[in-house]
Amino acid sequence: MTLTQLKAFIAVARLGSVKAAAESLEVTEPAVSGAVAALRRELGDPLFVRGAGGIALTPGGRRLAAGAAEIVGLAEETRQRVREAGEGPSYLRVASTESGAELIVPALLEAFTRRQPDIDTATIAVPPAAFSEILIDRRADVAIGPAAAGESPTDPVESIAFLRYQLVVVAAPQHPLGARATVPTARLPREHWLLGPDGLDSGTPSGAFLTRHGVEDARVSIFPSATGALDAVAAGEGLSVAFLHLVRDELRRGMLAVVDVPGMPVNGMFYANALRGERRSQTASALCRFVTTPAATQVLLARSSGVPVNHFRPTVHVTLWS
Amino acid sequence: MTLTQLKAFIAVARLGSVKAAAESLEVTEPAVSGAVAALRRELGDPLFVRGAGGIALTPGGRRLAAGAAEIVGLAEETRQRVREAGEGPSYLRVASTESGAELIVPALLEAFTRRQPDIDTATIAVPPAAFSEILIDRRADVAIGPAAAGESPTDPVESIAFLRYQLVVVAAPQHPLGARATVPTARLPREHWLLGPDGLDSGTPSGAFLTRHGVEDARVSIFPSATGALDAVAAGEGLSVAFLHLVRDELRRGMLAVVDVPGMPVNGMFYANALRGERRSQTASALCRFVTTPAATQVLLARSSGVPVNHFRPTVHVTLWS
DNA sequence: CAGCGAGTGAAGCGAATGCTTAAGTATGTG
DNA sequence: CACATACTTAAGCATTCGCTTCACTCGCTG
Repeated sequence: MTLTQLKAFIAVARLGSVKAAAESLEVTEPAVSGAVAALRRELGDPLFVRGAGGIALTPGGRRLAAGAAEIVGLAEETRQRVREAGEGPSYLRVASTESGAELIVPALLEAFTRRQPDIDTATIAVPPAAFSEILIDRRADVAIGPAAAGESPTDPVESIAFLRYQLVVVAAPQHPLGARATVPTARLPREHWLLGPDGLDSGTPSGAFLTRHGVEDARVSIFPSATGALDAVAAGEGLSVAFLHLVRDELRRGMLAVVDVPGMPVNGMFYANALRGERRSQTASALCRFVTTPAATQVLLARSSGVPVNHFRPTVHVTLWS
Repeated sequence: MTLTQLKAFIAVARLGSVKAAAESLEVTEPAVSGAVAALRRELGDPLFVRGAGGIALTPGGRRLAAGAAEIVGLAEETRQRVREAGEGPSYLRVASTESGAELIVPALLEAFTRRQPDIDTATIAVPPAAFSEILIDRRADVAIGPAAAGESPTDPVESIAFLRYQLVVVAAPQHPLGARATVPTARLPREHWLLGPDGLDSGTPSGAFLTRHGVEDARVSIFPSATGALDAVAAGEGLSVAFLHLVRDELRRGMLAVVDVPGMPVNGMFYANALRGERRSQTASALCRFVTTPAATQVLLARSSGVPVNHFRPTVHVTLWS
């Protein structure tokens, strides 16, 4: 499987014929045909069959077309980006959990880039279990969320604590549990839980809490964003788990109420995870220094609001491979 | 630039030495050294320099490491997925806008997969301008949002209308504009707008509205989700643009109010875009048939709620290359 | 300074890749 | 059926890839 072979296949899938693909690539038809034949051999799939009015991709062919377009595009983009390194602004990639990327990272990076305007940023969302891997592979410079470093000082990853949080169970005030004095933990698995995309990941604070109490998948609804889940909680549809400082506003306005559960609130820490010493990039070091400053803490304790258009970078969700 | 070269570079970046990389790849050191040298030549960047305690990546090297890990992982995953095609459930990739992926697609796919449990789905977010390209490249089977097909019947893409929407400007009831009889359009560019990630993309209904009225970037705050933006609007921080049927609940509960603007509400249509005829996949056809059924309409008109854990697939944000 | 570990360079080789031209083999159309 | 079109196969060739072994250059350490 070579990039040239993939390019040939993309052209065929796109243009619907070997002839047209050969023309667009400025080679002869056998060159294209051969490249596709090699892929067919390697993958053990016919990839496409000739039919009336062009070709029809097999299921395998469709998957390959999607993957190939991605791979070739990424290769091209990477080439470009490496060539452009050095010129222009430096680059900082921040990994976080789904909820971190939604609730914490935008405000943090907004404040950071306001002080360091020559830094370009990107956010990627991954499960916390992948923090170490993604840092070691240099797919991100810093990972914001639970600690990823082990005890040993030889661990290539270092975790810097920068924000204490309190985790609480919330419900609408009119919810049956919203008013009760104390809710026995045995009752939790029977409730309906409304969570953001990573709500059940046991690496996240909320996921750890829910698995600890034996809440099953069937009792959970997943929303496209943590904010959306809290909206539904406010509408009385169920319970959720939230960071206390991020729902202060809703509590004050009476849209949400804290449910009193034994053992709650759970105290925890957010960490900035990065490689150690030499291996840490300049921009990563700058962010690691920034997160512990009072300015950063202040921004993070305030409810995260919108960021200016030019500072906004969409979150990229990264697939992980073993 | 070959996949083998990238693998060699990844190993070096990851393990911190050529020797260790060579061992882990089970080849000799010169093999690794040569592969890296080839990349260095091609990209014109030293990629890494030897320093105390291992190597230090250059900025270019860091970008390459990130891209390479992505590329190699994707290649591996694609190989796997093609081989597995045919076995297991068939696969449906739905593209949509950022806001479509948040507000419409989850409910739609939830209802769809409930009827067709043997279909596995994925959602990807792209600007509407890329719908055609992404369908033609087979990176998605169906694109939900504005129409992507041109007039000509030879256009490979076909657009199927399935839901009428009304676009309205919303504010908090206590907002200065929340109560006013009619707001002159000349005033709109001076307001503060709170939008979701794709709020300013002129291909989306809301973006088109805002550019038409000359709202500038500086007056816009971007939130990580459309829901988050509406929450901030409800808190009185500014105005937003919303689909009427999706904010019915908030209007009824008095958390939002429709701002009366000349020319509003704007009527529009959601479309399911897919390739024509032979080139459309089985699963795409099934979804295209489903969207126009009353069952689908009913689901879409209701406020989108959470989906069961096993039906949830995180949105993938796709980068586009020319 | 000898010696060691780590990395690079050079020479060489087999096996691919990637391309060509030329000669098939389907698959339809008049 | 003749014929054109689209695609595949086969044969051949230059190039590159990917690897090895051997020799060399660093930088460090005792």
